[in-house]
Amino acid sequence: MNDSDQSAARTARPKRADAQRNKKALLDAAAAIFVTSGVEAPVRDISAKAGVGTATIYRHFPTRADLIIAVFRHQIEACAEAGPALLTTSATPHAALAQWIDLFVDFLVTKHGLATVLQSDNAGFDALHAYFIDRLLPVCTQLLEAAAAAGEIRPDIEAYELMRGVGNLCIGADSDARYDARRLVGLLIDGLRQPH
Amino acid sequence: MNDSDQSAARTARPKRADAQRNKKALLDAAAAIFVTSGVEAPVRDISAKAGVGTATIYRHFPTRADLIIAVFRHQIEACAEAGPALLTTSATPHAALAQWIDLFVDFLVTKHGLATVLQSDNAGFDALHAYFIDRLLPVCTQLLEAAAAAGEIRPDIEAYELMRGVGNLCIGADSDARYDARRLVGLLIDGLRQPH
DNA sequence: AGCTAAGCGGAACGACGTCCCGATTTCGAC
DNA sequence: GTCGAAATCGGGACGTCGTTCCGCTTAGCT
Repeated sequence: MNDSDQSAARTARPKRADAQRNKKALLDAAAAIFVTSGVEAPVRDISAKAGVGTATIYRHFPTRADLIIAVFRHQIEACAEAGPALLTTSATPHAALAQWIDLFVDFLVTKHGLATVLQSDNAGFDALHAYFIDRLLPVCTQLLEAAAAAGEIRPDIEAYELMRGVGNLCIGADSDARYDARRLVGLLIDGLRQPH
Repeated sequence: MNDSDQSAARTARPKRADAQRNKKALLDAAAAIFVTSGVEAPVRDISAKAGVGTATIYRHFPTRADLIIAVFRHQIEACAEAGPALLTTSATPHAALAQWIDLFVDFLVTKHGLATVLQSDNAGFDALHAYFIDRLLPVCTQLLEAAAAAGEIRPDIEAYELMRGVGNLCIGADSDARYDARRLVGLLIDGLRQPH
């Protein structure tokens, strides 16, 4: 409902009303199903809940990644925007980094199965991977560089590697009471500190 | 070839010769396929390579976990036995822990897809999870307790959580040149150090 | 050699992702 | 209002995979 329906309308004919309705129904259905059954729920479940045929889901969201991105876009954007903000409000860059990573972890662990799918080398999820990288990697890089410039952390760690590691640590964090991803991520961020 | 064929022979009739042959063929085929296609390779690929029917694989290995365990049992045992040994040969318990974790990581990252499947909450892999816990958790606990007793690390970390975290960090470590699981695991072990 | 049951192979089934195609609906033009 | 082209739809069809079933084969004992 943001770019494709408005900016595209200037160059091409707008989508038909029923198509827009179906797209929204699919987004709502997917959001609901994702909460109960995780992001890997069968396509048929989602299309059934939305009251449309299975092909309709592919028409609006060619890959499952597109659907997942559409459902979570707002939250990912919020996370991206929180990065620079934290840098100005926190006592030190390392504190800002830690808080931002916390936000990221919170997002991942509350979305059933999202962390799993994010690391999957399944080709169908390439777009999801790419979107996260596009949107969050620059933010993480900025925080990391600020902390490195302040001499708080060792400078030899790449943002990509850190984010991937954090994402990995979040896998299965729901569904296992004995495993607290937040604590391990905290350890990892601690380990980042410059030994001085 | 270890217990089920000998100790079981005392109480029950030994397996037929062709059954033993097929079991070995399946193990060899699985080992080969796991290297090329990962541990999640289709059942049919494995049975085809072994020259047997698909049902035969289920007869010998009721779940995929059983097959994976059988293929890697020797290496897992070796890893388990290395723990106490490292404790006596290393300078400090923390060094022993770090070296042992290194062995564990090496094992995981060189077995295509094993780390992924190890964390999967898929019911079919319960036995694999259980086997790792059974065999390696006590070893890790011993190392962790020795390091904690020496005051080298914070005492509030569970072996289960650590192993799970390390396993998670190893996911997808092959197939991504920009991601070095070893380095992140090293960071995590560093973060474990007691702040003194 | 003959018997018996352990063991076998591959067809069959269900779940799933994906694609195709005839039917339906929308909406601008008149 | 109504009409027709184009957009869109629905659900059935197909391929893949895990798993199970069942009639046949064969090892191993007598």
